[in-house]
Amino acid sequence: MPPRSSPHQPRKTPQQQRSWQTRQRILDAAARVFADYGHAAGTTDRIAEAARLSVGSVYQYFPNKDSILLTLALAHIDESAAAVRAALADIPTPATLTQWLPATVAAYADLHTRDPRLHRVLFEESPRPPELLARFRQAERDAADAVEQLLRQDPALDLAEPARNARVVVAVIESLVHRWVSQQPDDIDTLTTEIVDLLVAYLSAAQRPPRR
Amino acid sequence: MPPRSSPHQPRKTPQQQRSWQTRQRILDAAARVFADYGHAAGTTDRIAEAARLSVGSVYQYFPNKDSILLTLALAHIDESAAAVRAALADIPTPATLTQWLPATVAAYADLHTRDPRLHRVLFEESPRPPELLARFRQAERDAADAVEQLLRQDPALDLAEPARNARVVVAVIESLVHRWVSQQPDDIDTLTTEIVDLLVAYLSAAQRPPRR
DNA sequence: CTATGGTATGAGGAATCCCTCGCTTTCTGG
DNA sequence: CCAGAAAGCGAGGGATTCCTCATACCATAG
Repeated sequence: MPPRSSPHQPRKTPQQQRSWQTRQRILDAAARVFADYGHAAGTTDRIAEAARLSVGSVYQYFPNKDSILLTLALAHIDESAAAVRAALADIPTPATLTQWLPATVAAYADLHTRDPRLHRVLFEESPRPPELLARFRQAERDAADAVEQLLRQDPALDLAEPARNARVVVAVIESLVHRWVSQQPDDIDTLTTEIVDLLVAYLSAAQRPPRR
Repeated sequence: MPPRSSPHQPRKTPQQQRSWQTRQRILDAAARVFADYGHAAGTTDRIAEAARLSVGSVYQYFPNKDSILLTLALAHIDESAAAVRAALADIPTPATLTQWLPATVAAYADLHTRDPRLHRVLFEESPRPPELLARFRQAERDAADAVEQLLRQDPALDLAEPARNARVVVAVIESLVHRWVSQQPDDIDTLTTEIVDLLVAYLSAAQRPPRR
């Protein structure tokens, strides 16, 4: 397994629309193959076969194997952000903790439940190029900013350091959902409840000293 | 990379004590190599070279590459448990939350700070055989049991479901430390403080309704 | 219909990798 | 010092993998 050519850049820019479909076929096939075989055994040959194409065709759309992984991973990050945004869109503003927190956690958890094996391959087993890590952190910063806004909007909350608290909230949701994905002990509702309880307690305790 | 012989069982039982040292040399070398090159590029040839041995010798002590990984991973789990036990040993019983919680978190986090790259290779990048997962869960159950005892001992706490709370505590420590290991944003003290704050708030809120 | 260029093919080159096995060196007990 | 056993050696077999490239198909514009 020698050459490993230039980084992420489609080898061919689509001209006919057949091309766009083919690209999608490859990505869908790759997702299935990686989920089933893992990073190492997720061969480009196998991907081509699953997409009913020849290897050569695959390499007309992606410069190398890693770029397929990267594309898949970036797409997942975007989907996550979109899913959470969609969940929040259904909630009236200003929202209270008990409104938006369960909805957000549930949406995020649900998204990660779909294909845990693929998720593990994309974000744990495979090498994570700087570009992916950067996008990941950016997504987290965005999430933290959004959470901070929600925290500030809540009239029942009076936090001394909403920015820091928001980062903790995001970190907790993120890492507990991931942990749950890689080893499902309980059902998803239990998980959601536990995360919500944890964060509600945390945020309540983090308030400015009230009266007294 | 074809054959992948039988599972984890030393090919040769040590007779001379030179042998014991060699085995250690291999494990030490493997740890360095895996940390530096990752799972895929962490070649058995490279491990042999780092241990100043020939591949043949390596295969006299381990039946295959994966068994080296497994040995390293199991050792790490044992070390973790031992480190936490050691940290708790320094604390008088019965201990209050603010005594044992920071010490435990700090000990656990410290252990994982040593070699984050190796840790990632062992527990994320590499395939995790059922045996490893089983031991991992067992270690977590043990930890949860220990935490439950501590929670029950604390005179200031009166929890309705100490067992469940203990599992949450372990899960939070576990996953937040791991998250931190794979992307160090802040320093370790900040992390420890935040986890402790989080859990203290959680446990306070989880108490039986006190007086009123 | 034909020319142009986008799209698809798949055998095979080059690079590794895991592990074996016949052999040598080193140790130990008598 | 010697014989047998333990420990160590390392070239190479067999298996895979990633990716290229010369070739062929096919869609559309003119």
